Amino acid sequence: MNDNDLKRAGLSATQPRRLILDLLQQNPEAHLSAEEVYRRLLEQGETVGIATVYRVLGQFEKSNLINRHQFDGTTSVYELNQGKHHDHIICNECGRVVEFIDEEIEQRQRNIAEQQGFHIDSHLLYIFGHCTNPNCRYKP
Amino acid sequence: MNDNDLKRAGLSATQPRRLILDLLQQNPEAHLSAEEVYRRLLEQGETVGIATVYRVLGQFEKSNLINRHQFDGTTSVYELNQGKHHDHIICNECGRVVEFIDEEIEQRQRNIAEQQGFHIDSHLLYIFGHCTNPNCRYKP
DNA sequence: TCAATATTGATAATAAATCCCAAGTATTTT
DNA sequence: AAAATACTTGGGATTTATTATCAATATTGA
Repeated sequence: MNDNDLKRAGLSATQPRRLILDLLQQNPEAHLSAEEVYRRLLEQGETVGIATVYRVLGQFEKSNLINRHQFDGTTSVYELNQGKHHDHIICNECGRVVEFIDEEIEQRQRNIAEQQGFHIDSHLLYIFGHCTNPNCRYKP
Repeated sequence: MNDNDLKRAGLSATQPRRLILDLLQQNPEAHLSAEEVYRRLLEQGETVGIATVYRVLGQFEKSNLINRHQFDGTTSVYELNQGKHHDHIICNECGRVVEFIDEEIEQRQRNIAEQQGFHIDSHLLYIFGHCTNPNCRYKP
């Protein structure tokens, strides 16, 4: 049960919050939009208002239970925060998302920011391309 | 006159396109939203419909005359494409944007993509932080 | 358990961007 | 250069993702 995760985040354990966190914990690799979360709950026979889905995802993001990304310019997707920061490679054709982290890139960023007189709050690195996955719709 | 730039991009030389390209060429360092472009043209006494501004910016982006960015998740901004790729550091407080490029980071990205079986189309790196600019609203 | 407080969910509102289409402008043809 | 054709514009309606409102409901601490 994930009530403890909610408590730790300073959130009371309500049904919608339980369901949404559960769904994300069950799919730790997934990057789901609010609509997708809504639909999946419906499929499970659980009804949570779409407004609540947005609200709860926002709360989870604020308490660092999950991370928000915007791979395309229009829709936010959310994934479970598993502690380890990482960046993303996204296939423009099949949508596959691969996570990676590169300490050298992280270090260079810190250097650059310092050089420019900035203190880093966060960063965001997406690499877009075509993957060679056999399931990929893209045929080279 | 920038009619030639338009021709080269395969776009006929209409008044709105001239005005918008002019504005961006006059401010090569600026990152303007569609609304801002619209407002600045109004200030110049030129009226271009907002729908046209969006349309033309889209066309310019497609023909690589300009680049589109989304520093916050909600609004796109555009800047003149001056050929040289670069990344951005954005101050969360005062909105200042500094451009940089780091060959080491570029190289690491290529390595990582190859390792993961991707062919890179593009990438996007934003560093968000606080700047130490005296004009910055952020007081450390 | 019960009252105080927080949360939910249906719906309305918002904001950015796109679509539609009649009227206007640019380009090509003659 | 005028006529014919093709493309572009602009105003408003529309879409899409998300947020705000608020009465009804659920949660929690005493």
